[in-house]
Amino acid sequence: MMSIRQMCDAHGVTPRTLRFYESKELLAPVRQGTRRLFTRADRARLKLILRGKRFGFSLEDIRQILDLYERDGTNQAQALRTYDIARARLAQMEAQRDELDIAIAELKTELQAGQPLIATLPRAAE
Amino acid sequence: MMSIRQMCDAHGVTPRTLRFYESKELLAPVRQGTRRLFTRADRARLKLILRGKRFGFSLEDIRQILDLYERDGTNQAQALRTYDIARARLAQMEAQRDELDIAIAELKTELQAGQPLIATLPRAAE
DNA sequence: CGTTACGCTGACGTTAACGTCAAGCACACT
DNA sequence: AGTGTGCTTGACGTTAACGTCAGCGTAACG
Repeated sequence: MMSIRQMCDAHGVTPRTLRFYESKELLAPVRQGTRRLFTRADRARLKLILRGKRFGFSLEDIRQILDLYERDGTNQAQALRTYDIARARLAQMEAQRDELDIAIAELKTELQAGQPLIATLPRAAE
Repeated sequence: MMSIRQMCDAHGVTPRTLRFYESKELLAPVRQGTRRLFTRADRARLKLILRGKRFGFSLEDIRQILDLYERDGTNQAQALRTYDIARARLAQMEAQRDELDIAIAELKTELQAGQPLIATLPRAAE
């Protein structure tokens, strides 16, 4: 059982973030009086949420996916839908990376073209 | 020379978007009286802007990059500054790509883990 | 028993990138 | 002259994901 402060330190987020996630029904910590207590189940959920964010999912997407997993893992239609959402997202990410690679190459070319000129200029102490 | 309407149709954006970009100094169409006229230079800039957006850059990022490409190299101090900005930008882009690669790898792993289960389920007509 | 520390709940503020009116020119027909 | 169409400039609205602040409760410490 963790306090909100411990939970924040453990995952690099702010209290506001955890309360916000709770208000969005992404988390549901238990209460000791008025205070929140986070269980290891909450920690697992938060890790999933943060990983989802790294994937570029919106919190709403993440909520739906978490709900789908919890409502019951045996619902086939839901499992399929979750799978498709993830596949679509993966395709998006790969397309984005490919474009980014192109942009990087272009910018590198640009920099190399300018490099000889730059090399003739004095530079401030490094 | 294109009207705003033609420009929008040609690039799949709304008039509001073009006016917004102008207000942010990303575009600078000429005026015929009060009306905007977009030249092929404007079209080139808009294409760069839209590509930048696909890369995930903010409009502010894009503005800086565009400025950097357009500024003539007569001012040495500015050329150096521009060069450094570009190098920093490149580093940013490479870092972003690396993160994206990691996220992609993780998501792929996740999908492959779920794949056997999914494979047993019937799928709607494709 | 007073103070410090931590936590709680509103509620308003913030940024990005536009959307959505409102009100008003300015030509082009008819 | 009247009608329509396209364009103009404000100015306020919207969504996501929190930040920030005020005001209050409570638990432990000295």
